[in-house]
Amino acid sequence: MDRPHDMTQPAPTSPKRDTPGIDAESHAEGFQKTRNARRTELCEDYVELIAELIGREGEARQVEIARRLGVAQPTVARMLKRLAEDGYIQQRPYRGVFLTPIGEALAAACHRRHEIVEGFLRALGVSDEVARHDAEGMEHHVSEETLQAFARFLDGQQDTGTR
Amino acid sequence: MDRPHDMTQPAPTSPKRDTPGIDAESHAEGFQKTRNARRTELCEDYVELIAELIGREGEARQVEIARRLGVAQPTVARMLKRLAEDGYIQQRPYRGVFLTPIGEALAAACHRRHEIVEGFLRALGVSDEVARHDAEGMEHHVSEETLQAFARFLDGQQDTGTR
DNA sequence: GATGATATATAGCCAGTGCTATGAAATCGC
DNA sequence: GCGATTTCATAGCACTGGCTATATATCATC
Repeated sequence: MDRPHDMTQPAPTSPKRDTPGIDAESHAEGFQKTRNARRTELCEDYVELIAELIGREGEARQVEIARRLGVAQPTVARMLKRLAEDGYIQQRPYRGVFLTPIGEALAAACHRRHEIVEGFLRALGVSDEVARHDAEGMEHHVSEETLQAFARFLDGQQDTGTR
Repeated sequence: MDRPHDMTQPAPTSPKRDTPGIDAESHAEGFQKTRNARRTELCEDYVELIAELIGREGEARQVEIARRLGVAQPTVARMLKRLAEDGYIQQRPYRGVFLTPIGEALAAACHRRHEIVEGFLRALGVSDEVARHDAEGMEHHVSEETLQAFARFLDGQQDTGTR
C-alpha cells in the first residue's frame, strides 16, 4: 500500500457538518494529486523542450537543455537517465538525446496543450510575454475538460473575432 | 549573490540565432521562477486553508490542517514553524494557529484569486468538480494581468449571460 | 488532582531535485 | 594521431518536504 491513509477515526465528518459541500478527504486528495504531479510536470518540461530543440537545432544536447531550463548539467544528466529508464528518450552519448515514440507522443500532447493555453490567454487579452509565462506555469494543471473549454472559446473567438 | 548564473560564455546566442523570439536565457528564467515559486505556493495553501478553517470552524488546529492537506501532522508542525518565522501566523499551542495581519492579507489575496479562477472556469462551462480541482492547481500560476483578464471576462458574462 | 485522550513537538529517516567539483570519454583541429 | 575542447558521468553535499515513532504537554473528566 502506498499510503495507509489512517482510517482509524470513526467518521470525523459527523460532529461538524457545516461544510458547504467539500469534505476534508476530497480536499486532501486534490492536494496529494497536485503534489504527486510534480514529477510528471518535470518529465513533461524535459520532453517538450527536447522535442523543441530537435525540431529547431536538429539535436538536443545536455548542455543546451541545461541552459534552457536554467539548471546545471549534472541535474539534466540525472533526469535524462530517469527519462531513458521510463522509456521516453534514448540517449546516444556525444550525439544527443532522442525521443522514443512514447516520448514523441507525450511531447506532442504537451505542445498541443501549451499552444491552446497560451493562445487562449492571448485571446483573452493577456500580453504575449505574460501569456507565455503563465501558460508555462498553468499548463500542467489544466485538465482535458478545461482544455476543451479553452479550445471551444478559441473556436468561438475565431468566428466572431474576425468580423 | 543568490545564483552565480554562469556568465562565462561569450554571448552564446550569436552562433544560432534562428530562434523565433525567445532566447534560452529568458526561457530559463521562467523555469527558475516556477521552481522557486513552489515554496510560496505551499505557504499560500497553508495560509488560505488556515483562514478558511478559522472562518468555518472557529479555529485551525494542526491535526485538522494535516487532515485537509492530506499530510502527516509533523509535516504541518514544521511548516507552521516556518510560517510563524516568516510572520504569517502566530501559534498558540493547544489553542490553534492564528493569522497575523500579513497572513490575513495573503489569505485574502489568495482567496480572491482562487474565487476568480474557479468562477472563471465554471463560466467557461467547466464542471464544478473539475473547476475546483484545476483552480487549485492553476491559481498559483496566474499572474495579476491574467487574473484581470479573467475578471473582465466574468464581468462580461454577467452582462450578457443573464439575458 | 490523577488519568486517559488529544494536541503538539522532536528526532531521525527517505526521496527528490538543486548544486559544485572533478574525472573520463569522445570529437575536433591541426 | 595527439592535444585541446567539448560532452557527459559520477561523487558528494544541501535543502525541502514527505514519513514514522515517540516524547511531552495540555485538556477534560471523574
